[in-house]
Amino acid sequence: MDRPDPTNHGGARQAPPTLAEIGLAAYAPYLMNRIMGRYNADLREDMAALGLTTPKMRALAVLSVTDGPLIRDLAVYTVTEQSTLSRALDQLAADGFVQREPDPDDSRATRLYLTPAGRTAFETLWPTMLAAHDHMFRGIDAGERRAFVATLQKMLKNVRRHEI
Amino acid sequence: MDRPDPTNHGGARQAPPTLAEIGLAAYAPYLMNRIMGRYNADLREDMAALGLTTPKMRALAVLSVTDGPLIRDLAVYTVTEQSTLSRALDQLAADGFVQREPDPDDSRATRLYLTPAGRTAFETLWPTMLAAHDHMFRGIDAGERRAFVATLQKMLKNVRRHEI
DNA sequence: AAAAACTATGTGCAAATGCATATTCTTTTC
DNA sequence: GAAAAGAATATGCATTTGCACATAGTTTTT
Repeated sequence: MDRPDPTNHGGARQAPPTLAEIGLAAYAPYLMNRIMGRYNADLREDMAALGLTTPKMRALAVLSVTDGPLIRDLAVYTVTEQSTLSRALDQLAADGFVQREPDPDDSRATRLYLTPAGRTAFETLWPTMLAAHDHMFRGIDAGERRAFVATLQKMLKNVRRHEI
Repeated sequence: MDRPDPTNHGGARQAPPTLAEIGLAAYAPYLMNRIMGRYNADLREDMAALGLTTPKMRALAVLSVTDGPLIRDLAVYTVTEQSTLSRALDQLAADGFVQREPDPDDSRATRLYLTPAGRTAFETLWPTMLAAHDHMFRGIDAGERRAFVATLQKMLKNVRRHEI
């Protein structure tokens, strides 16, 4: 049947919908915030045990799969203010989890590397991250998961300003 | 063909996957963080113009569609620490955007109501929120949007601890 | 090749945040 | 029905955050 699609606001409809018309429970940003809130809460205790904040944890995660990024790029990947990341990196370096290396071609720039201790810290946390991930996808079959991730990838392409 | 599904970790596979095996760009929490980071950045300027922080904006949004919730429930909806929300509400009340009313049946509890000024503030912000929403879904057709939101709803049901 | 514009990172400072706990009330237990 | 346990909200305090700007270096312009 032709039920109105609450996520399509670009059609022939005249007035834009209100949040009440869409409904909080059908508004994707609301749902994504709620879900990510739980994901973060699931990690909190283990992060605290390692002395990690969210930006520090994200930096370790990205560095575990990306070698030697610039701080600016790491800020994009981790969705962290550059100034906040700068201080998070101070702490991670003090903890011996990361190492800052001056970029050989641009003396303003700094590249970042995980130390073995940093990799160990991330590997300590990873099972918890994976468990939180699996928890959110419980009961959702492989096809639906794949479609969901594919949509997320399109969405990131839509919104990102950087080519990374 | 039978390509391994990087989002399914519950099958016959022995070792749990690493983040490198899944790939950052296929790890849903990473994608969701990146996308929500842009959504929030899109709202930032308009929020600042109204003197709103993220918790204050979320409180207005939820109150615009939910009448008289308890503070504790509003904290769940807005994914905000109760203490943070308490102070956000102080500010919203000082701005004349919300009103705290003692619950008639439980004198510990407080119910919250949007004032007309608060509704106006939210309605000022809403077009920006809707534009950011539409931006992330650009080029994604109605069916895919519906499927995506349906998956999000299942995920929220999976992770939420409260019946709201 | 000097000036201007831009880029990468760090820092001062006020504000926001989160944890632990206080306070006040309600519900359960014995 | 008194005591204990639990719940709703607020607050003290240390930490984190974000904005604005400083600093140092690079690229573009003329």
